[in-house]
Amino acid sequence: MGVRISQHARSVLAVLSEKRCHMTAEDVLDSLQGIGTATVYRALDHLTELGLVRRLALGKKSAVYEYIRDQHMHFVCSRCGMVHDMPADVSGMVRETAKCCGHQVEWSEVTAHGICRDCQNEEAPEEA
Amino acid sequence: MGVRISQHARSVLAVLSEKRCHMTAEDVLDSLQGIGTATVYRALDHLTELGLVRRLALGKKSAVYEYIRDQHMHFVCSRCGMVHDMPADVSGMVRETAKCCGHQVEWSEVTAHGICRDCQNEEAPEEA
DNA sequence: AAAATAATGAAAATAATTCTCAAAATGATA
DNA sequence: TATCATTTTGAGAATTATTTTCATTATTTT
Repeated sequence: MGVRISQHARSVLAVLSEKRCHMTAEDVLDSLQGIGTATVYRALDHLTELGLVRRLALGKKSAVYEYIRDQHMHFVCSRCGMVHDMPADVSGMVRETAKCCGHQVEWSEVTAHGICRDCQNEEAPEEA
Repeated sequence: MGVRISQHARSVLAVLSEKRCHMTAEDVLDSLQGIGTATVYRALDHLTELGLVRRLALGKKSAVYEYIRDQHMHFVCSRCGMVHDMPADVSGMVRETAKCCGHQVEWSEVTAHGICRDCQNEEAPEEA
């Protein structure tokens, strides 16, 4: 049988997959013409349930979604708000820790907050 | 001079500190009588800025706050929604990874999602 | 005590997300 | 293909969490 994914949901998936970045529902909506708000939210929900997309809680007002590719952590700049990916995989370590507590991990997310490289450079433009 | 913390903000801090758990603004509101909604939000903001409290993004609709104590990660059950603390400190590792990317970490959070111990036990009540 | 400053609460305003429901699209059946 | 059933859609209403406004009250300073 397999799972059915509607045309619009496929478009949403395509956008997330192509842009290779973190997008809010609104970002997706802006990238697709002629598709309703509710449909985008429904598609994102559906894709998340299917495990094709991940809904991240990065501490922003709105949720952000990303196409599931490799494992990485996120860095959110407290100054400019940019989100950067950082290559590193702690999922094994997290899974182990959880196992010790008796919990079974499906997926995990690591988010670091601080000042990103660009903002640091702006702070100290050039030294004397 | 020092920093000024209002009476109400101190009450909010006390609740978070005493309950030793993750609370939404509404939870805090319910724990304190005769204090307005806006005041609680303002207190939580203020305490967060002062670094006494942390605003966590656990993927729930509302933000949750916790009194900053030791370093630990969070486990959010996808079934019952309970949040469990797990002792483990990956902050050094996260800081190093970020440094390699040029970013400066202020704090980091690790959240695991899956089925918690209690829900697993409910699934398999007792074996034959 | 008078003046200046900061904190408060009630209610309105915002913003993100979800819900409702009738219409359109799709798929299955005869 | 015509018919019936199921799913998906979008417009807008409804919800929910959070923020803002603003007049009042409390606190500190002078």
